[in-house]
Amino acid sequence: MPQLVRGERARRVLEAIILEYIRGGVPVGSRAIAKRYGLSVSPATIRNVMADLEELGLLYQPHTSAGRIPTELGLRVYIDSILKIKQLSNADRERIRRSFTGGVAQVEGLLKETSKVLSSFSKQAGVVLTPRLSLTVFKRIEFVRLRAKMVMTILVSQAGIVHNSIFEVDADISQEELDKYSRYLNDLLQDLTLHQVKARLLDEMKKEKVLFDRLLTKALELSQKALQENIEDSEIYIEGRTNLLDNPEFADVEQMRRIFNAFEEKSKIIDLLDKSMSAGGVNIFIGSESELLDMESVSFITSPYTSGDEILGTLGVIGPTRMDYSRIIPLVDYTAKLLSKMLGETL
Amino acid sequence: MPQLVRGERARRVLEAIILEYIRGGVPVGSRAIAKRYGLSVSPATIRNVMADLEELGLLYQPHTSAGRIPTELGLRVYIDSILKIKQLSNADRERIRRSFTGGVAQVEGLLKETSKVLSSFSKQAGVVLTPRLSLTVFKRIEFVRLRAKMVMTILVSQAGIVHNSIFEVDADISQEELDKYSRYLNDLLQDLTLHQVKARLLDEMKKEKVLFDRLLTKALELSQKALQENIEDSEIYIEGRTNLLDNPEFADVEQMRRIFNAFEEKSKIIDLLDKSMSAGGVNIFIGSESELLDMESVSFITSPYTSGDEILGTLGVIGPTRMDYSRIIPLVDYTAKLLSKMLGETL
DNA sequence: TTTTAGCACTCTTTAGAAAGGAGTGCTAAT
DNA sequence: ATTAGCACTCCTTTCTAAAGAGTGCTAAAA
Repeated sequence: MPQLVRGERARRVLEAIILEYIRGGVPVGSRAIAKRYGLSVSPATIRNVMADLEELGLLYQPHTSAGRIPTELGLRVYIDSILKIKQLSNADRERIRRSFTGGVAQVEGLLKETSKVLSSFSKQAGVVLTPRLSLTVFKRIEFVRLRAKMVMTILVSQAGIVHNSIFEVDADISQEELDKYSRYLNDLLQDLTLHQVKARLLDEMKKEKVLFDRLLTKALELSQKALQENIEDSEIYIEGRTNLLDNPEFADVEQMRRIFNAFEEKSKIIDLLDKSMSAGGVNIFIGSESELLDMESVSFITSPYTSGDEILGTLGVIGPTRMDYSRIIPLVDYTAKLLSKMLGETL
Repeated sequence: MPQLVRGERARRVLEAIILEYIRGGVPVGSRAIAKRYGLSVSPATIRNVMADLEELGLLYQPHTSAGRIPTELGLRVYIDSILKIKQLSNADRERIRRSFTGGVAQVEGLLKETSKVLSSFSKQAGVVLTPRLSLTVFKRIEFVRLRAKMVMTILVSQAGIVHNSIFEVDADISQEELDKYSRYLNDLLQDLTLHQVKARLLDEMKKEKVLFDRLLTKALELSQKALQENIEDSEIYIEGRTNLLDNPEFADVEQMRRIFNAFEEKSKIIDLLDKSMSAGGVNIFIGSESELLDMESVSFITSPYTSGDEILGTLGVIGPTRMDYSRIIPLVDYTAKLLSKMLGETL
């Protein structure tokens, strides 16, 4: 929509209002714009421009004698066709890199830390969607006999993600026998994605030689069970929730409750992050665009992260619609790349 | 302190005030007590008793013309020597039991679900402290070669708790060799607590035969590393945070922010739960008793849970000091026992 | 034709005053 | 020892008035 806002001046005014609004969080008036931004026109002129912008649906006036605040559409236009996204400075990158303490020796811990980094640099809430197991590459399976008839299955993926589940089985199985199962399966399933693994197991079970081999049947059954369990599910790590409390627009308790409820339910946020996983690069959802009903005034800035070639999950920042996009977009972008690198190399 | 409150009537009045305060959350006056509780005395008499109780430090008057609210000491006396804790009814137990969906096949998931159950039945926040690894009994160790020089260690405890960590090693080690390590270690360490495992490894490394066996040395080193990592740490699962928002005393944003900050930091809450782990049975921390500074007006009701003979962790409810102790104490007690049973039997 | 100064007008925010209410403490009578 | 009665205190609510911010419009200036 490059032509939606005609005229250089209109664009400058829109930008000025948004910047000012992001800074202060209160409706901004014509005087402030005329004074603080070098437009060298009078407030009256600004007011005329503002009236035009309001007619276009880009600005909104809480009441007759108030200044303007940008609408969601206004922010969208600003982000799409006015804001030019700068790269993060080297100093900033360095600081982000260093804020990973590096002592983390688990994928889970690394993701949690990433979420913390996002929140502390954005001063908003950071969020990381954990990899969906089904997308990861199979590395290893182990069975452990916990006690009579209770067996634990442990799945390890290429990227170092571990998943375990516990089952009751009909008849007791010795640890020695379980070890045989896992040796057989580890050979069979090498280098497949878990998605493919699932299919492979089904195929395998149909084969004749398997039908007559109790051992193999048992092994396949067990691993099937393990895979049925939530390999399609993801978790999210949300850090820095309380940062949101510092935003004046959430001072009112009712607003707050809604947001924190969404944080507790998680499923809606997971869906949103999930959706933005396939679309590459940085995604921005402004207010009601996220379709998390009753969550207008909240924006998401997200980006997928990868390990090697596979897209694993999404990370991002959750904040008020009036957050500092120009700072946070590059932050999210860089953090996603950094995490991808760490997952690919270090782990 | 059974004699602190002399006289049956004084005790009855204290109880009435506390019950009324728990219900309404506002200071309670003499009239309300005289009317609603069958004390068959006039408000004036009640007022005299109230004045006495205030002198004892059990009640407190926000301002001259307000009713009384109980002090922390008042609540303490009530809980210790007035409240008689009823068992949960069979119907309630049944409902709690049934609210575990049962589909959970992981310890982690079970604990999280327990936290949810606690929160939903108490209408406050539920919390579960995860087992400290060092207290659990060793069951199995596995090594997985993720890629050149990167090795993952997986520890499994008797109760079904899994812990993994990833290391870089000096020289590449083949999976076959790693398997040898784990076979050796699994034999060596059977049935020790991880605490003992640590000591055992040190002992073992000093033995002569080990010194000259590169394989064993390597194995011991690796497992050492795995054990150094946070086996003393715990996590907590807090669910139902937003329930706290419904309590009128937290309506003010500043209060709220403090509590949610504590939820984010976690360390203080972990310390508190940790402390109450050793003391058996239900523990109650009223307001500043918890020594979580700046958290007056918040109470904790906790109880340890076990698996077999070992105490694993603590669970509990976090709510305002004026929560319904008579309902929540038995709830926490029963839930702890139920979880212990599930951890001992089902898993 | 575009820009600007001027001004009346609208609506919100803040402060203060007044009224109402809840609950007490005390005194004197039961 | 208990209770009715009453003056008193302090909070809460409501109302009004004043102040302030910012607009839209008109008419003059560029």
